[in-house]
Parts: sequence; C-alpha cells; structure tokens
Amino acid sequence: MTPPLHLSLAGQAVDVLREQVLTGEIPPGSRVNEVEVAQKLGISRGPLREAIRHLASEGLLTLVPHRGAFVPDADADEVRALFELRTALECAAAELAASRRTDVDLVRLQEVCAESRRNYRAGQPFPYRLDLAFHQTLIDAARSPRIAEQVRLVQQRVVLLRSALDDDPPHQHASMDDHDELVKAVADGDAAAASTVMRRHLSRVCAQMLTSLNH
Amino acid sequence: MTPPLHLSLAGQAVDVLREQVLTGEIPPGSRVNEVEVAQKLGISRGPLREAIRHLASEGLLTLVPHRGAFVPDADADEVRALFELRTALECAAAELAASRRTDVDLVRLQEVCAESRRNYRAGQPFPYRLDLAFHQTLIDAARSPRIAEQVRLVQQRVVLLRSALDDDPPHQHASMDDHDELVKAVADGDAAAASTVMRRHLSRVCAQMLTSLNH
DNA sequence: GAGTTGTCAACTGTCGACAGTTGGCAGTTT
DNA sequence: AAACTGCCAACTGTCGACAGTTGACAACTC
Repeated sequence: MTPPLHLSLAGQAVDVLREQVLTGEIPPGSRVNEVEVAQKLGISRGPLREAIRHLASEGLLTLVPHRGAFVPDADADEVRALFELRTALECAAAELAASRRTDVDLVRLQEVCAESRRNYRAGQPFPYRLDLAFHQTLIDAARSPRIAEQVRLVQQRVVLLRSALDDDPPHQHASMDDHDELVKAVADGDAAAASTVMRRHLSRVCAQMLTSLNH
Repeated sequence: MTPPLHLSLAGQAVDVLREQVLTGEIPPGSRVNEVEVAQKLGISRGPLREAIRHLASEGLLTLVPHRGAFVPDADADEVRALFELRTALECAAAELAASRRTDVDLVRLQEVCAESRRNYRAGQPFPYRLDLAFHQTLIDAARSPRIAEQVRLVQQRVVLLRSALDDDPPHQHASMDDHDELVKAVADGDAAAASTVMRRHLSRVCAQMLTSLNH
C-alpha cells in the first residue's frame, strides 16, 4: 500500500509539487529551479531532486539534461495521444467493471451521478471534482489494480492540460448523460455496451478539449 | 572513459541496474544495498538513489521505507493484474495498427513472423527476443506514442516475471499461429479481429505463465 | 554591422559525511 | 525455556559543498 503518511521529505515534496503543478501555481512552460524551490520548501536539493524525478516519471514534469525540469504545456498532438491511452485503459476498465461490479459499486456510481444532477439543476457548474469522482468509482469497480494505477496517472496528466478547457453547459449535460448511460450498461453487466459508451464519452471530451485549445 | 549515450551517471546506473534486474543477475526477492551497489558501479549514492527511484517507478523495484529497494517476485494475482493491463493496452494498439499501418509496417511484421518460423523449423527454441520484436513492431505500427510508452513498461515487467516460464513447443507453436493471424487482421484493416486475436493470444500467454508458476 | 570568440554567472550533476531509523542479538527476567 | 528489554551494527534519509555544463552577454574580428 502507499504510505498513508509520507514521512520522507521527498514524499512530502512530491505531494506539494504535484499540487502546485496541477493547480497551475507553477504555470505550464515554466522551469523548476532546484535551489529556489528547495529553499522555499525548507529542504535540501537531494530529496527535492528525487521528488522532481518522481513527478517526471508521472508525466507532470519533463526533464531536460543540464537545463532542469519544465511543466509541459498543452499541445493538440499530445492531447490526442493521451486520450488514445486513456481510452484504451478506461474502456477496458469499463468492461471489467460491467462484469465484476458489486451492488455497492452500483450504488456509489448512482450516487455520484445524482449529485452531479443536483449540482447542475442548482445552476452551479458541473464541477470537475464530480467527473473525476465518477471515473474513479468506475475504475475501482473494475478491480484491476494495475489498470487503476495507470488510469490515475493518465487522469492527472489530463488535469494538467485542463487549464484550456472551458466547461460550457451543453458539454456538461452531454457528459452527465454519458455517465448515466455508462452506469446503466455496468448495471446490466453489458461489457460491450460499457466499452462503447466510454469510448464515445472520451471521444467527446477529447474533442471538446481540442476545440477549447484552439480558441 | 567510454562516451555513453546517457551522459548522467544516474542514466547509466538505470541502464546497468535494469539489465541486472531483468536478467535475474539480481534475483527476485533480493534487496538492493545502496552503498554496496554504488561502490560496485563506482558512483556515489546520490545518482544511484535516483536510478533506484526511476526503476521503482517502472515497476522493476519496490520501495520499502527505511528498508530499501527489493526486486518484486512473481505472484499469481500480480500476473493476472499485469496481463489485464497489458491486454487493455495491446488490444487498443492492435486496433489502431489495423487502421493506421503502412505497407512497410506490414512487411516488417511478416518478416518477424517468417524469421520465427525459420527458427522453429531449425529445431531451435522460439526465442523470446522474436516474440518481443513482433509485439514491438505491432506497437510501432499503431503510431500512438503514449500507448507505446506504457506497453514498453508493461512488457518489461512481464520479462521480469518470465523466469518462471518454461517455453514448451506447443505453446510456441500456438503463439506463432496467433502472430500470423494478427498480421492477417492488421493487413485486412480489420480492427475488431485484431483486437479479438490479440486478446486470445495474451490470454493464452497469461495462462501459460500461471501454470508454469505453480509447478 | 554581422558573425565569431571569450568570458561569466547560474544552474545542474555529483560527492562525501552526518543523523535518524530499523531489525537483530545478547543479556536479563519470570 | 520463553519473553521481554536494552544495545548495536547496518542501512537509509538528508545535508552542505564542489565540479562540470549551459546559455547569455560582451568584446573582438572581418
């Protein structure tokens, strides 16, 4: 299991840096200065270097020899390539979830969908948090630890690119419909349908991302 | 000294260690002593630590706080989980390859298959090298860099577990047949067939691995 | 003035040393 | 003899400092 408490400074640094990268506090394209960040975190360069290497292995930073670490910025080709990977993983997860889900998995999924609807009706924007929660719940229902691991990493990278995503209401509505349809397929144990719907869903999200990238 | 492709000592250490882990020179279950290995490689603990962390992120080592890095050993559940991931990735790759392959991709695939047959008829065992080459060629034909990246990592982890795999002739023959069938599907541009065959192929390989794990 | 070369500051890559933690062993107790 | 306790060696986690490389700017040549 992953250590609940990151005792090591490197582990803490990973958490802090990941947060800063994902929230855009360290903007895409910018460089990470080792001594500067080390001082800011109050640690030495050793643990920080390990943290940087770790985040690089997750795809949240790119390493350039003798130049340092950079936050990768969005790029159409990268978005497409990333979504091909995400589609491969999440479609497989959807299939597995359809055949392995328990009843409590189903309840959890419906719960998330219901909360999304409530939120939407209340006029509030569909929070990305709930979208993530839905996919996370589905992944867990698939009960495939290695796939779950990879999906988590890919979703992180998607979040990183998400700065360029404007969530217009039509897109939100379509996403919620997709989610509902997915839950139905999973409930029926229809693996093929789950995979198909997931593919269509992700294809839609990818297209949305590409258009809002070009604005 | 030798002018290496990887200038950094950490990069070199990664290559050397990866080789030693994959060949079983460092046997599964054993621990990696930082000072000992550092001395053996003639480098300091800093770069070595980064190398160890890198290999851990690839799944070739597992890290235990305050205890060090260990080479993970085979386990039935792990094999199954890993092959679920591999199946997800390679089936998607097979689909993409079927729709994107060029004629030279096709030639390369047929080349590898032909060499496998020659090798088999010559009475020599089907070398794992050729199996890897086939899958690698197929992945490249899919032209999806992020998927290719992940497949490479997963295949590495499979190689790591492969110590327990006895390649009996029937299995080799079946594998070659699968490969031929895959090439046919890819040649026809039949994505669905490519995916189906790949799934069956990997399912067979996984089963073979599980049985030779239990003897 | 354009291009080339020399110089420099900043930063990464690397190292050796110290501190904190872990697991095991010897000695002691019941 | 089994279990508990305290100590010890080994190892990891961390740090500060030094060396090598890179990119930029200035000086110089044509």
